[in-house]
This record gives sequence, structure tokens and C-alpha cells, in this order.
Amino acid sequence: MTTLSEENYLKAIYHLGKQGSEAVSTNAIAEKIDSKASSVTDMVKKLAEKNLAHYIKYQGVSLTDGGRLAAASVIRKHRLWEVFLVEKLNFSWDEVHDVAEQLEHIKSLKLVNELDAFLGFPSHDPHGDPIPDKDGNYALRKSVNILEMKTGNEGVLAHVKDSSDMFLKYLNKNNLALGDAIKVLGFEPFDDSVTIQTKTKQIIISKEVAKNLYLSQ
Amino acid sequence: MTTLSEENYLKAIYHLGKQGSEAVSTNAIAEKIDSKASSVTDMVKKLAEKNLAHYIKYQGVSLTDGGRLAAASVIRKHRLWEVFLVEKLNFSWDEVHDVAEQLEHIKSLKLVNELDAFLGFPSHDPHGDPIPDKDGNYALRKSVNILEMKTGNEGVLAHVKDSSDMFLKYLNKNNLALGDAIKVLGFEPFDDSVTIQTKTKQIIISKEVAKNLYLSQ
DNA sequence: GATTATTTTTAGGCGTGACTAAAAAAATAT
DNA sequence: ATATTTTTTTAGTCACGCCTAAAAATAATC
Repeated sequence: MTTLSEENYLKAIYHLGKQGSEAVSTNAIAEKIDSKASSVTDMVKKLAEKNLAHYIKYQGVSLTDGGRLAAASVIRKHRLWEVFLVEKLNFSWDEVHDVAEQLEHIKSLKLVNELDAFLGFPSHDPHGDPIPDKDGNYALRKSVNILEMKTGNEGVLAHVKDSSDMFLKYLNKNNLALGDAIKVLGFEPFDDSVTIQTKTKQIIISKEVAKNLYLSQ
Repeated sequence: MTTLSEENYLKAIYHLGKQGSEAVSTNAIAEKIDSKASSVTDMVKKLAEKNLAHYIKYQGVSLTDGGRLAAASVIRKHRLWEVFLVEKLNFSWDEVHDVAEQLEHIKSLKLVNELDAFLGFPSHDPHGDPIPDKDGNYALRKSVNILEMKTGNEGVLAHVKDSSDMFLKYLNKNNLALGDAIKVLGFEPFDDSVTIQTKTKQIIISKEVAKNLYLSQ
């Protein structure tokens, strides 16, 4: 049985190193979960002992198959709860993160699977991130960053990279939501800003914003 | 902010001593939460420091107004989640307890209130226990224990005292559920068993079972 | 009312998960 | 290739929530 703290470490390693397959440094983990490298070293030893992580001193951490599955299970729960909060409880997508962060640690197989069914087996969460299945697998919806598209290209907003409150509020303010059709109208070479057509209006987005928007075609 | 452990103590004190108004012994609390009296003493000091409990050495513990409200808030969440699990996720009422025990500690006012609305503002949970409102108040549905009724009396199963898995499974097996109409057909003085008419059949229940069944008329 | 039994508290310890400061290893620069 | 900087680990602490064993207070009994 994994503790809340262990699960947060597993998640961090999973996200930092390509589903945990790549070795990541204790420092990177510390930064991700806002703690100190020395604390990470302690925990990582414990994860290795529990056969959830591979750990070689000074050479970083990756996940074992068991660790990867455990991490995927937590992420699955996180994303399912996000769907629930947005679709059933009138949360906006910039309000869900903190609550989902708590709900993801509830332990009950029946709960997750029934919730999944209740929500109609969603494939993606409200941020466009894929929801792993019971075995930790998920389909990658291929999407392209707006900056790699060409003038005239169209697509559907499929994924946002940054999930910070501030960014999500920016999108809300500009009436941009996942699933919205978007057309690229032009690029400004001077500052790399992009003019796009949304369903309601035409707006100019900065390079910083564009970096975070992914469209599927 | 209250910790998970503090919340469990508040709940125990609330349940043992008439919404926490009555002083209860550290021993009683220890038994309730399956720990030791010495551990309870420690925690109770902490609750008193946080102004959640009144505590006088050797004279038991009761709740302050703040403590009572905090306890009621946890109980409110517990019972709302039980309704959710039974009505939306196909849990049977003997499966909900462990999961609700985890969900009750999730912290988000919006979550509780939206859940409440989503469920249609239920007044009672699947065991017939009343759900406190935001201020910790609830209407008491007056119900009478079967052993205090007379032959020929009828009523609706409104509340069960024991919520153990074993007892709830017994009820399930005998096709008894909250809201069911029940008629008292007779009392057996020899062993205090009771013959009752349920919606499907006539059964004899032991004194032990009868003690736990409350009907509203 | 003194003695015994029970309840409750105190004292000291333990595992978890965090931290700071110092030491060790690895990476970088000269 | 050696010196310096950066990264990582180790050593030692600390708060939390629990425990056992011993001491103190209260309750029950004679």
C-alpha cells in the first residue's frame, strides 16, 4: 500500500521522465514537488526498497513497472475526478486542480471504476490530457503546437501545456476552451505573436501563450 | 486547518457525547477510534489548544462551538458522499462506509455544496442518518425502536443503529431497506424476538436485530 | 477513612516525512 | 590534469501521531 507522500513522488517521477522510464535527478524532483533534494533522496530509497523505483546513487531515479502502474493509477484518478468536477459539479477548469490533488489519493478500486462508468468512460480530462485505463495505458491524441502550424491552418484546441491557475484564467477570460475550433490567421515575426480566429472573435496571442496551445487537426 | 487525525477525534467526541456537548472519557474515545487512552490525552490537549475542545484533566472532553461545527462539517461530508456512492455509483449501503471515511476529509467548500446540490439536497444518508446543513444543524426525524412498539403498529424503516458490514449484509439478505413499510405482528416473551411483516414476507427477528431497527410512523 | 482497583496522565520512545548543514561525488573550467 | 563549482548524499534534528510502562488521580470496597 502506498502512502500519500509516496504517490506524490511517483507522480513527479512519472511526469518528469517520460512515464518514469527516463532517469531524473533528485534535484528535479525536489523542485517539482517543492521540497529539498535531501528529502527526495530519503524517499527515493524507500521507493526503491518497495520495488517501485530504480535508484543508483548519483545517477537519478526511474520507475519500475510497478511504480509506473502505481503512478498511472493516481493520474487516472486525478483526471477522472477533474472530469467529474467540471461536468457534474459546475467547477470551471481552473478550479479543479487543488481538489483533484486530494481526491486522487482515495483508495477504492470500485470507486474509480464506477466513477469512470458514471462519466461515460472519458478519454481526456478537461485540460485535454489523456486518462490512463486500468492498466496505465492511454491513447495519445496527436496534437501540434500552434507555433509549428502555418497561416490558414485550422484545428481543435486539444491540449494546454501549462495548467497554472493564471494561464487557465487567461483562457477563460478570452473565451477559449478545449474543443474549440481555432484558425491560424497569421504570424508576426517581430515578437512571434500569432493572430488566431476563435469561435467568437479574432485575437492576438503572445508567443508565451502560443507555446502552451496544442491543436489537433 | 484541521488534520485528518484531528477530524477523526472530533467526530468520535461528537458521536459519543450528544453532539459533543457531554463530557466523554479518554478511554471511551480510545475505544471508539481503536487507539490507546494515552494517545487520546495527547490529541485532546492539542484540540483544546486549538479551541476545538474543552478539556479538564481527569474530567473528560467536550466540544467547543467551533469543534462541534467542525465535527458536523465532517459528518455532513461523510453522509453526502454516502448518498453519492449509493445513488450515483451503484454502491450498496454496506459498501460505502470505508470509502466515505476517506472522502469526508477532502477540503473544499465548493465541492461539498455543489455535491449537495447535485444530489438534490438530501436530508438523510442511506442508513437513515440525518445530514447536517452548512451550519451543522439537522432536523431530527423522530423514530421509535421496534421493541417499544405494540403488536399491530406499522411504520417505515427510518434508521438503523448498527452500521457494521455484518448487520447491513443481514438486512440485505432479508430484503430489508430504509423506507420499507414494516408491520409488527407480535412479540415472543421467551427470547424477546419479534415477528414482522416486510413488503415481501413475514420474518422473525431476534432481539439483537430488533434493537437496531427504528421505525417512523 | 484507609485500602484496593480502576482510570487517566506523564515520561520516554518510535516511525514517517520533512528540514539544515556538512561531506562526498560528479561536472565544469582553467 | 588539477582546481573550482555544482550536485547529491549523509548526518543529525524536529514535529506529528502513535505506542508502552510507570506514576498519579479518582472511584470503589471494606
